Amino acid sequence: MADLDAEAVDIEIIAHGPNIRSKPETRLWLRLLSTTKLISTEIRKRLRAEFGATLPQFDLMAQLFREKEGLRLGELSKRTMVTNGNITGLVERLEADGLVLRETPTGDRRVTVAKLTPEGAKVFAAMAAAHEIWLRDLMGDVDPQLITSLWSQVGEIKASATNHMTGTAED
Amino acid sequence: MADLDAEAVDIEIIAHGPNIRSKPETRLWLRLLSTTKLISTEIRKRLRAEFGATLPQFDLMAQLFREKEGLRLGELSKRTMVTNGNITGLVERLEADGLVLRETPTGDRRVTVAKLTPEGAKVFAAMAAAHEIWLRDLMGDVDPQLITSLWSQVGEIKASATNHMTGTAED
DNA sequence: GCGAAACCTTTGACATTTGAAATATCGGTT
DNA sequence: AACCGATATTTCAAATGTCAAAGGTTTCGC
Repeated sequence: MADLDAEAVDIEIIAHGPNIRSKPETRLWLRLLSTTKLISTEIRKRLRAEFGATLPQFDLMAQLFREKEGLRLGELSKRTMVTNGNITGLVERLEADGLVLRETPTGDRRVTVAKLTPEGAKVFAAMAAAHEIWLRDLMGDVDPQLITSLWSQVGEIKASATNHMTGTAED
Repeated sequence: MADLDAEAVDIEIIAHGPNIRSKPETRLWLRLLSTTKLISTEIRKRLRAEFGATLPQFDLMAQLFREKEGLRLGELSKRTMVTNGNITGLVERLEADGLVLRETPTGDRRVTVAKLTPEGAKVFAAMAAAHEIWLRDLMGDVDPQLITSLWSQVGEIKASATNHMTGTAED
C-alpha cells in the first residue's frame, strides 16, 4: 500500500450517511452487494441445517444436474464462476460424499469429467425444491411483476459489466 | 447427506436451459448472484492490482472512513456483514499495514475501537475515488434512470428478505 | 458489594476462496 | 520421434469465511 494523494478526493462525497452522497452507480452496487450477501447467508444457513451442504456445492450440483453426461472441470469452473483450483477440492469433497463421481474420458487424459451419482441427483432434486421454496418465501413481499422485470433489468447491468471488463463470462 | 426422496420433485422444472423452467424468484436470484459475483471479481482484481488491497479490507475501511471517531469491532462486524472472528484478523492485518489502529476506550475495557490512521484515510480516499469510477465504467451502458430505479427496487427485495429470516440485519 | 447473567472480543478448528505456479497431456511441426 | 505451444487440472500460500467455545469485563439484582 503506497502513499497516495488524499486531496484528489472530495471527502464529503463519500463521508456521510447510508451512502447518500455516493454516485448512483456506487449506491446501486452497495445495495446489490448487501442484498446478495443477506440472502446468501440465509440460504447457506438453511442448506447447512437441512442438507449439510454448502452453497458452492449446491451450485456445482445444479450444473451437473442439467448435464446428465457430466461436465469437464474447466467447464464447471466457468459456469459456477469458481476458480479452477477450487473446483478440484469441491469435487473431491462431493465425491467423498458419494454425490459426484469423476472419470477421465478415453480420448483425452488431461480431462476430468464430473457427473452426479444417482444418489447425488436424488439429493440435489430435494435441495432444489427446497431452494425454490426458500426464495419464494424470502421474496414473498415483492410484487411478482417486479420480480420478473428486475430479472431483465439486472440483466442489463450484467451485460454492461461484461462489456467493460478485461476478461469474459456468461450466464 | 442423507437419503432423500426424488419423486417429490418434478425434474423438468429444474432440468433445462439457462434456468428457463425455474420459478421467477429463483431466476432473479441466480441473476443477482451471478451479476454480483461478476462485478465483485472485477473490482477485486482492480483493487488488488492498483492498491494491493482486498475487497473485505476496502469494505472495512469504508465504514471507518465515515466514522472518524472509529467503530467498535462488533459494530464493524454488523455493518460489513463479516463475522466477529473474522473482523479480528482483518483489523490485525490492516493494523500491521499501518492503515488502521486499535484502541480500548477508558470507559469499557471489553471494547476495542478501530479507526483509520491518517495514512489509512489517505489510501482509502484514493481507493474510493477509483472505485466510483470503476463502477460508472462497468455500468456505463445502462440508462442512468434505470440505475436509480433499480436501487429502490432492489431495496424492496432486500426488505422482503430481511422480513423473512430468522435473524436480522440492516443497511 | 457478590454472584450471575449479559456483553465484547479473541481463539481455534476447518472449509472455502483467490491467484499464481507447477504438472500433465494433447496436437501439430518438423 | 522429440519439441513447442496450447489446454486441463492440481497444488500451494495467504486471506477470508463460518461456527462454537473460551476469555475478560461490565452490569444488574439482591
